[in-house]
Parts: sequence; structure tokens; C-alpha cells
Amino acid sequence: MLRALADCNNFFASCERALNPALQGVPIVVLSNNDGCVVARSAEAKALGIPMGAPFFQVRRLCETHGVHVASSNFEVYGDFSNRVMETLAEHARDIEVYSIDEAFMGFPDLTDEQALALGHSIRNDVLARTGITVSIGLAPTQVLCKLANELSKKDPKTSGVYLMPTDRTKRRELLSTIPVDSLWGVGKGTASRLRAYGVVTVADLAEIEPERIRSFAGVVGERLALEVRGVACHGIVEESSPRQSILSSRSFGSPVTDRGDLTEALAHHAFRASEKLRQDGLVAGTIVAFARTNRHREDQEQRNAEAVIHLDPPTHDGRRMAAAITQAMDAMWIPGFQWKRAGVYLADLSSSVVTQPVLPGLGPAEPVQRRKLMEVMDALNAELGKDAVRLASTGLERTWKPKAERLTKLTNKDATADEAKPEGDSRVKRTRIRFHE
DNA sequence: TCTGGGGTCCTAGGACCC
DNA sequence: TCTGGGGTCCTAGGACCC
Repeated sequence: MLRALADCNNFFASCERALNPALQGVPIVVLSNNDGCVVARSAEAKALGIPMGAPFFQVRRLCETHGVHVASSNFEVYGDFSNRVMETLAEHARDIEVYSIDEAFMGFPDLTDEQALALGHSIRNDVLARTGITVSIGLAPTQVLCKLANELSKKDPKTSGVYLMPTDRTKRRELLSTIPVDSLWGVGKGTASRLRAYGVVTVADLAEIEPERIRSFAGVVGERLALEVRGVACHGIVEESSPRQSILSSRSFGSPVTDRGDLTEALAHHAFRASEKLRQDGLVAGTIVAFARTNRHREDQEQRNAEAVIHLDPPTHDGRRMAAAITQAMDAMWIPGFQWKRAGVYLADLSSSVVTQPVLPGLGPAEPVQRRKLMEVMDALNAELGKDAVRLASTGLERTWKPKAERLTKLTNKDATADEAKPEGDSRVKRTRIRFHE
């Protein structure tokens, strides 16, 4: 089977540009939540030497000097662009796995080299025409090689954004012997140094070593990598969405929080947000972990992680119950005298909310009907009127703890209609896990 | 002054059982 | 002094990704 990885170029920056055509040719930088770090850069911004992940305050002057357009991240908008890109990709592929907000693996029947390249270019052109987003396409027999091919297509302008991993063995080995093993997908610092210690320096080295030998010093992860770079697929294209195993909602505070009431509000807010995600996926949670952290970058201050683990019996997706449980847990969790920088709620022990067990006499249903209804109504209103249109009083009115987002792109009416044009319902794309990233 | 927010998978080691 | 041998399940933490 032939596979492909389509990956949007400078995705968040490209979305900002698609929203505002006046930004053509202007360097663009998109900031993480709380306007903290650089998480996306247009080609022009990269050329200025603005590094990925840089704290914004370190590159602010550079941006001002060169007239860089700086935007706070707007995930709702990027999510809409993502949907349109993925729907377009799905029309071209036999199978598709949406791997993250800006990339997807696709599966095709076997094709000749010429056909594969032609297909890649037609997909790329179609996505650009329909969404304004440029994608790069890497074609290869396995996902790890697709990833590599994708990087090569980005590096070499001669490829025009589409690169096919050489099918000829000798040519492929020649290529792989020029690529360091630590640039592979799945090889981080730890694995790279272990591999080097055993003389595996290039991707070709990895492709030639016995997979069983690899296993002895790099585990099953190493073994799978070795097989994938040999052209033996270990990862399938996953069309079925696998149920998710955890949910996290957390944010940094715009300024440090020292008040117990503020922290409680923020945690109640995260509990409710996390419960929304639960309900969306038809899940209930058996465990909540509420946590707060001090600023790890402040070496002059004592550090603290405050945490409360709450077991929910029976498991629930009721945001009110969760918020109330957290408010109670604050007695145990609250430590006065610290400047809290970040807080959040983590949900675990997830299971389907569909009740499979018969209700025992005298115990009643797992979740009272009115509560379920209340959540349904809140979700419906928020879907209609916008996020947070209705919320729990315990999550606060003033919300002085809110993160910063001082450079949000204002949406025009035109964008709103584009949003309405979004196809609904039986789209062929099954969203698997969408991870908002970078 | 200012430094993000999600996820998954694997492994090692302890608890526990027979 | 010497003091089984497996197996499973769970959890914490590391590694990695976007």
C-alpha cells in the first residue's frame, strides 16, 4: 500500500494570512496561549531568525523592528480551517487518519511513481484552491518514511511540495545514509544517544541492523522504527477513532494568582471545560485531578505543585458535580503564600457514558435526569451563542485570572458566512484524535 | 515584568495471588 | 547462613509528539 502524509505549511500563520490577505508577504508570528511563546512562523518570520518556541518577550524587539504581524492563537478558527483541509484530503484518499490539527496520513492502492507524484500534486493544488492553505506531501510505503519524505519536500524547493521516497532500493539506501537517525519521527534525545552508542548514526544504519538486536537496546519502539525505515509498515492507517484515555484542561494565568477564591474559580472553570469535552465524546470520568503550579521559571521563588485527586463514584460527565467536588477539595489542596502561575483539571478513568449495567433496585440511575438535561441545555446554548455564553456561577464573573490574548484577530462578517458554508453531518472524515499542538 | 497546552505509549517496579 | 517461582494488575514516570 502506498501512503502519504499531508502536512500544512506554517499552519497557524497560514490561517492568519488566509483570514487577512493584506498579510501577503508580511512576516507573521502566532503566539501560544497567554501570549507566551512563538508557536508558528511564516516563511518570512523564519527568515528573520525568530526561533520556534521562543518566549515572546525575547523576540518582541526583533518583531517590532521588522514589522512582524503578531497574533494570539485562535484555535476555533484554526479548527475550522483544519476541518476544511481534512475534508478535501478525504475526497482524494481511500483511507485517512487525521493525526493532528494540521496533518493527516492517507492510504492509496499501489501506484506507479508517475501516478503517485501526479496524485500528490493534484491533492496539493486542490487543498490550496479550496482553503488557501499550502500543504506538503510525502509519499512512501510506511508512516515513518512518509514523515521523512514530507520533510524532504519542505526542504527542497525543486520538489514543489511533493516528494516520493525512492522506490529503487539502491537509491533509497543512498538517500537514507545521508540522514541522521535523530531526525526520525519518534527519535528524541534519549533514543538518539542510545542508538549512537550502538553505532547507529544514520537512518540507513537503522534500516540495516537486525530488528531483534535493536530491541535489546532500544526496546519495541526501536524495533518498530527499524522495520518502518525498511519499508515494513507497523502503523496502520487508523480510520476508527480510538476512545480517548484522558482529558486535560489547563491554562497559565495572565498574572500570578494568590487568592484562594480566584484559584477555586479557575479550577471550577477547567472542570467544566473538561466536562464539555467528556460529553462531546459520550464519556464519563471516574477520577478528577485538580492541580496548581507555581512559575517554574522563577528560580528565586520556592516551587510548589498543589494537587487534589478526587474519585467520582459513580463516574460522571456532570460539570456541576465536578466543580462542586473541586470546591470541596480546596480545603485539602490550598496552600497560602504562593504565587500560582498555572492551574488545571485532568480527567482519567474514562469510560462510555452509555449505561450498560441494569439499574439496581433502590439505587436509581447513575445520573439524575434533571442534571443531564441541564448539561445538555448548557451545551446547546453554548454551541449556538458561543463558548461560555452560559456558565456556572462558581466559575466566576470577573475572571481576573484569565490568560492574556491581546492580539486576537478580529473576525469579519465575511468569515462568519464562510463558517456557515461549512459542510455538516455526514462528512466522510471521521475525526480521530485532534490534538491542538505546537 | 514577560517563558503554552494538549496527548499517547512504554517500562520498571511494587502489590498481590497461587 | 539458607528462605520458590511464576503470573497479573496497577501506577508513576520517562520519552516523545504536535
